[in-house]
Amino acid sequence: MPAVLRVALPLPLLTLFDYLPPEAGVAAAGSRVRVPFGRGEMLGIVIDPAAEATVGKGRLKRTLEVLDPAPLLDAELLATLSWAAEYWAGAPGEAFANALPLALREPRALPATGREVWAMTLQGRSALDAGSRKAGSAALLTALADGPRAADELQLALPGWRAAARRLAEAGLVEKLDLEEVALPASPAPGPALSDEQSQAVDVIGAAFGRFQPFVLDGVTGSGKTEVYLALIERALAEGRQTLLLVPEIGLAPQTVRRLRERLGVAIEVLHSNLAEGDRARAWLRARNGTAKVVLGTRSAVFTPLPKAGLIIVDEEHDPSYKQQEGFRYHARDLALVRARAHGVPVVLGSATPSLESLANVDAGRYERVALRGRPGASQPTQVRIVDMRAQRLDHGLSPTLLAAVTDCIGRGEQALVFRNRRGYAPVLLCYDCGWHADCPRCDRPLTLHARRRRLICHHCDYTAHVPEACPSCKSANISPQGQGTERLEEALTERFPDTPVIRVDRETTQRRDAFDTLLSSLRDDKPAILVGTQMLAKGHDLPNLTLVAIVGVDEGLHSIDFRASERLAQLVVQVAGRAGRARKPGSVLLQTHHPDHPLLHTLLRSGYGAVAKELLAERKLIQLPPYAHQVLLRADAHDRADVDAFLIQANEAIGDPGDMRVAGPMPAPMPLRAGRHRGQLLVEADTRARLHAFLRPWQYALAALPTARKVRWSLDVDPIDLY
DNA sequence: AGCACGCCGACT
DNA sequence: GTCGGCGTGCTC
Repeated sequence: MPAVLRVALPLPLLTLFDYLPPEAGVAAAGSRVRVPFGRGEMLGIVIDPAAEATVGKGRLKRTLEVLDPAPLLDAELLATLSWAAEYWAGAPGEAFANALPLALREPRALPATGREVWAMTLQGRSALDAGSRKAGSAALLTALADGPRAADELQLALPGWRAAARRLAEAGLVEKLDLEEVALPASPAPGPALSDEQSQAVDVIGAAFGRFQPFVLDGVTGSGKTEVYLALIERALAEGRQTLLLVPEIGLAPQTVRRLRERLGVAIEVLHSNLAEGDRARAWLRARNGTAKVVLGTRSAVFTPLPKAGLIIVDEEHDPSYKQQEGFRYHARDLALVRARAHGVPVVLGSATPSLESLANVDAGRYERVALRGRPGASQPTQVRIVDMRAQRLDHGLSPTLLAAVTDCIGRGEQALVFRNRRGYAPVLLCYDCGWHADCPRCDRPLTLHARRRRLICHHCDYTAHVPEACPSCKSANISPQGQGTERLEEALTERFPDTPVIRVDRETTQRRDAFDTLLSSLRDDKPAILVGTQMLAKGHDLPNLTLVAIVGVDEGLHSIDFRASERLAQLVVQVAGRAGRARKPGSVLLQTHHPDHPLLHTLLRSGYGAVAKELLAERKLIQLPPYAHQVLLRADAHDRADVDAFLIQANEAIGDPGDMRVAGPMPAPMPLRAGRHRGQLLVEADTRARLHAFLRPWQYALAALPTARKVRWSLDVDPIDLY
């Protein structure tokens, strides 16, 4: 049997493909190769450069070209990706494709990794000295006076600088360069002195440099986790080592990047979904060749090569956006752990509200907990009060107590935040005469009324309808919106507080790129204002003059069927409450609810998140749920309900005797109809990870072979975090 | 996934 | 008599 290249191709197939070695060039494990596939061509990653062919010689085709003489993926990434594909029951080729920036999945040689840098010419210097240029041009010349600066740094410091750069370049005053490493003009800005607690945290984690050790950095909001990260990154830099810093999707504000750049005095590579693909690829390659010392990014940045890894940090580690929810369903936090172990470096999981998974790992002695309890600079602890809605007359869902608190707050010249996790005007449009309500025909769920856009919109599938004049069922004109969304609260508050700006922050008002930042920076001048918004407001963003947080309508989370709803609710309340009183002024939080006696709220308010987490963990242990059990969820959807049912019944039969595993279903998904497709699922649970994984692959092959599998869309979700 | 091959209905 | 529907099988 001839030696062949075993190649992973970007297909949702569990198989790898064998190819004869190329006519020219030598491929190594981790190299990209161009290969014939079917009647076309594809780009693949060499997994094994000297494998024994598994198919007959007649079927083997020859590798067309080796694109990377030196491997693009190093041994660590290759091993980690193979492990990840196995763990999350993914197709190996898809796992590998996920790890590469899009631009590197094209059959082209690697782009140069230099950065776009702008420098001032001699004439530019004279022009600056002469003061002959004005406005934007003068600002750009001033910015370049101390030396060349990278384009992305200029973008942060001088938005709109490109127009000036073009003008000045034409006049020969500035020039564009391509540099491998950029010396930064300013020396790093010193940060505030660390508190005793912070420096202790830095010492404890710093002592683990050079070996694998997970830490849970459990720091209340405002305790200064970021300062601890910065001090640790400085240490890693001093040792010439790379740091990978992961943040949740929404946390990556330009504000964060600017702070890191100013403080660390090295180029920060930023990897996020809005980045142009070419830039993304270059940043990735700079990490691979070791010139990038600090890599900051969202979920997919966990695949960045780190040849000189020193430290990995996962900020807000409880955040669900770390789990990919389609295709290859990996969890970036868990992958960060695996990579830290492979590199023998510490990994820091930071959060004010750590996930129950991580806390269970602390209990089991696998992770070390480092707590930050103080709030440097905050004079008083935040006061939290429950407002019983049942006893009060509501004005558009807002209680007199809440309105009085807002009045006081803006009267003191401070800012208030009204949090409601529902966008739109009202979640239901109801006929008072016959009980009809507007439903999405494709999802069987109520449509949300968007008053300003005069539309009914489905938040699950974006189906849109006109608002009827009269009830379509009984012709009554007595139809009216039920419940409140952020749009309605904005309207009610604007009417009530006509002299105070009311700023709404939700997906609708932040669609434009940078809109979120613009809205928030309008609040940074500390004038009184009322902020109304959703989830988006729950994290990041210091607003020093924000002293009141009013949480409206989180009651849905108290009675959800999803066993994770309680954990989510507690995290959300703590995160939102943490927006209040971050600076010297004391903050207060109002929690408006119909269930003032709910045990979860009581524990949370009386004893804090830690106590809630402890209770929830005890509960999970008792009824054998994650993290004390391990789950895989088989989802299926199709146009016809019958196809889904038939497939899931066969899938269930394919399990055979589940032995000590538990099987729930087949059952309808919590949303049995979505965007016109019927959905069902089957949940398999085992007490140990090994047990689950021993079962998983054979089952997956069996599922793929089922005749009914072709009539449905199906997927396996290992360690699902959402059951819908 | 993408693409071929293959066997049954309404059309120039 | 053909164009095209999507069921089935394969891709090294």
